[in-house]
Amino acid sequence: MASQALPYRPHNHQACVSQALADARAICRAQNARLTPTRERVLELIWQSHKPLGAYDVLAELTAEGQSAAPPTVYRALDFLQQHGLVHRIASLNAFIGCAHAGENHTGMFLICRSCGNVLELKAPGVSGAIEGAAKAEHFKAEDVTLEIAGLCPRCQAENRHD
Amino acid sequence: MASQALPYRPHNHQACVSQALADARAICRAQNARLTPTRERVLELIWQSHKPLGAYDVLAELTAEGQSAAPPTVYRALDFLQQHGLVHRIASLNAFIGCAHAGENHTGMFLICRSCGNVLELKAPGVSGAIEGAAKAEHFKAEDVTLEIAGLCPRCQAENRHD
DNA sequence: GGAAATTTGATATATTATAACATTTCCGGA
DNA sequence: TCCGGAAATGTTATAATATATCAAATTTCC
Repeated sequence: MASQALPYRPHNHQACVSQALADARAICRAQNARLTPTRERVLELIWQSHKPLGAYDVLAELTAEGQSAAPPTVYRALDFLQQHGLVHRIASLNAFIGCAHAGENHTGMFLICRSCGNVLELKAPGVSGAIEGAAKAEHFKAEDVTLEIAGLCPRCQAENRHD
Repeated sequence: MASQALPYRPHNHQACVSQALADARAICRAQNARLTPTRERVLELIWQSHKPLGAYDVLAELTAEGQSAAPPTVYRALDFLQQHGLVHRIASLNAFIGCAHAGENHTGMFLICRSCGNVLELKAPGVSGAIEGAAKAEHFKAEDVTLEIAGLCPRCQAENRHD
């Protein structure tokens, strides 16, 4: 049997978080970017699960922790994290998720389960190639690709099967 | 030279609109759906150009015409049109555009020019196939694909070249 | 140590979308 | 034809997402 992707099975999620934070620190150091406490905390909150988090969810967590925070606080941190390839925005959900391939040059492809809400980010070079080819055929210069697939993850398919 | 796609060159746009409306009437008749005056008018407004239109832009046009309209008026009409495959929502822009392949079973792929704002909808079966393959490899049941490419259309590339 | 650049704080407001409930219109069957 | 239910529309209010603006603090670097 093929191994299931991380979001779809129990795993030591704290390890995901630690890895993401370590990667973020390394990437910011390499890029001479300042991963300030708020930015780092927002990244950590985003990584609390494999489900995308809304900006106002992040805001609520920050204020619950006693930080004085307003919407711009969160959006600024998210902008920074996006610009450095540490989080992605899921346009179809108006929400944000930690980048699973930070530092690697890639076009994100997101599999979004409409039942459990988990999101898997794939690299899928074949898909990227096909997209670039199609754009090129129209003489279109592609700069940014939004590719989001909504559906059912393996786990939720299995559960629904014996309802 | 390859012929340019419609949105990128001058054309008799009224023909686009007429065709879209005629198609819509036929499709609704076939599906026993009611293309009411407001719904038809919203579709026509959406088709005024090949640039996506925001819901509140549509609303403004309706009120300018003297129609008593509120946000739900527009969103309901747009929901109806989406459900019958007559318009698409562009998630990355929070805006709506007329479907260029109404009635045909397809996964939309949108080329969005960040300079002129025009959008070209492609069918790109190769891309769809690659996406389905990638999803299948993860045992993911794909139901809805959002594929939006931002970049520069042929015309805007040419214009910017001799700035 | 101090000027410039970056980051943060704080308030206000813009933009996009939906909830809830009353009213009207449409359409098929008695 | 008219009536009853379904579908569509009107209306008001509000939720959810995102940005503008300007002041204050912090960091960087010479």
